[in-house]
Amino acid sequence: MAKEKESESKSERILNAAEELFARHGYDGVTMRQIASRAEVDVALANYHFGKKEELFHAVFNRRAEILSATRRKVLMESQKQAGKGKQSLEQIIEAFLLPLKIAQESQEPGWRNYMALLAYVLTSPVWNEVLMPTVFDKRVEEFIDALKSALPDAREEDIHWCYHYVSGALALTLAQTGRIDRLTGGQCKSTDFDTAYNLMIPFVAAGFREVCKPKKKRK
Amino acid sequence: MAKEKESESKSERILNAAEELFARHGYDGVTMRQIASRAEVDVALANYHFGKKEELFHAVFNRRAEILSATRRKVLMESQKQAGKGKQSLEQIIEAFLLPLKIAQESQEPGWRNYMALLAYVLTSPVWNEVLMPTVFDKRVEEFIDALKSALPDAREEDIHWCYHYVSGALALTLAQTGRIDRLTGGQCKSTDFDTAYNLMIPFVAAGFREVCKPKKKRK
DNA sequence: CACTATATTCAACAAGCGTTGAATATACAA
DNA sequence: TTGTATATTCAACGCTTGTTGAATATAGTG
Repeated sequence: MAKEKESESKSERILNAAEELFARHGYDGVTMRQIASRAEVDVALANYHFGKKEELFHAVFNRRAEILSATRRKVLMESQKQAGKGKQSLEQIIEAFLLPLKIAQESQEPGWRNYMALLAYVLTSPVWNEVLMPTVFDKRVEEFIDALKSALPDAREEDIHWCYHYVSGALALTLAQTGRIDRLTGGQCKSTDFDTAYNLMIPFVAAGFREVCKPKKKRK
Repeated sequence: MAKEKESESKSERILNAAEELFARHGYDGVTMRQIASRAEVDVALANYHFGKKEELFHAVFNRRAEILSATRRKVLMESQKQAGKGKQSLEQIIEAFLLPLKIAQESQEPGWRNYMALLAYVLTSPVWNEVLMPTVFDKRVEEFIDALKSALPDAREEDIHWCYHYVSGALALTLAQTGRIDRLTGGQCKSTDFDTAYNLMIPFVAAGFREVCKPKKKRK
């Protein structure tokens, strides 16, 4: 047993164990000893490599955040190039934003699955959202909002932001993999089925954007 | 000072303090001593009234869950009556589902605001969702899914469930009041502005439902 | 008043927490 | 080999945690 564990360095094992546990139980629901135990490592080693518990949490979050952010940037750029002079379609922009779902679906690594749930935790936490989201993700969000403005030139800026907020929420609950949709449908739909979640979410939110951001008659 | 505190019983103060703290920091991020301190009450009193910490958490969650669930049932029923023989509109059904936003907006009580964030926490937590959501809320959800089926008779059941999932996510992030939309818009949009969140969300998700659930040509 | 049930306080328990400094093992260069 | 930096273990620290049982206060009843 523990074949795969051998192929990873101990510090990687710590990050992976922490990722899995933080994703499920949140920052305060996990102890350093639980992390060390799951990583099959001494308790003091996590402190040695990453410093305090909070710094370990940052390290876990940032590790894949930077990968994700860089990929998002690349995908949006390519989509813009591909569209050439013509406007990008709403669907193309949204596809790029929903990239986390595609990454989690295509990579078989359970690490990415765990990270998706961790991302959902940070997104929905009043405490951690403020601390962790701005540093890495805010620039990408601005780029996406700009792309949306170009695709919806007549829209009010606030409407776009609120729609973006709804998309972000739908995405977050999907990433969280709470298993609720499985329970409600008796297993017919699966929380882990990012593929379907992705394919249906694109037309859903595209239609929402078009409805809310369409030119209005009057608004008092 | 502490004028209002006097008008509440100590056990109410404990529930309110726990509600506020659990909503912001999660179950594990709050200690019994913090709750007691905020409620201006002895540490042992919370145990005396509510039992173990986990039982206190359940008490906090269930207190308003039952009110909310009952109101939801009533609103949906009335909306069905009002529609009479004709089908309910999608918008009417969604309005009823988004009731938590209206309650939080109309009641000035900060307690309801805190509870909204607690609800978001439970909705997005893989651990608590399974424990707390089924007992009170599942029956209401089934009723709503049924209403949606009537309004969208040609839709595939799975599509409806996935769309419901997106709505649930958008709602959850709104309830969470993370302050992210405030930061992204420089204060132009406000997390606490449930009124706008509600008014824009209805057309947004109604359009999404119609798009995803419209009769398809073919699907391989 | 006395009696009783409920409410509240107090002090303390054992267990678990994050973190650290010193001791030891390992890897690699000279 | 010896020397040195890095990696890992060990034992322990002071502190906080949830919870409890006994002591005390309060309220209501006869």
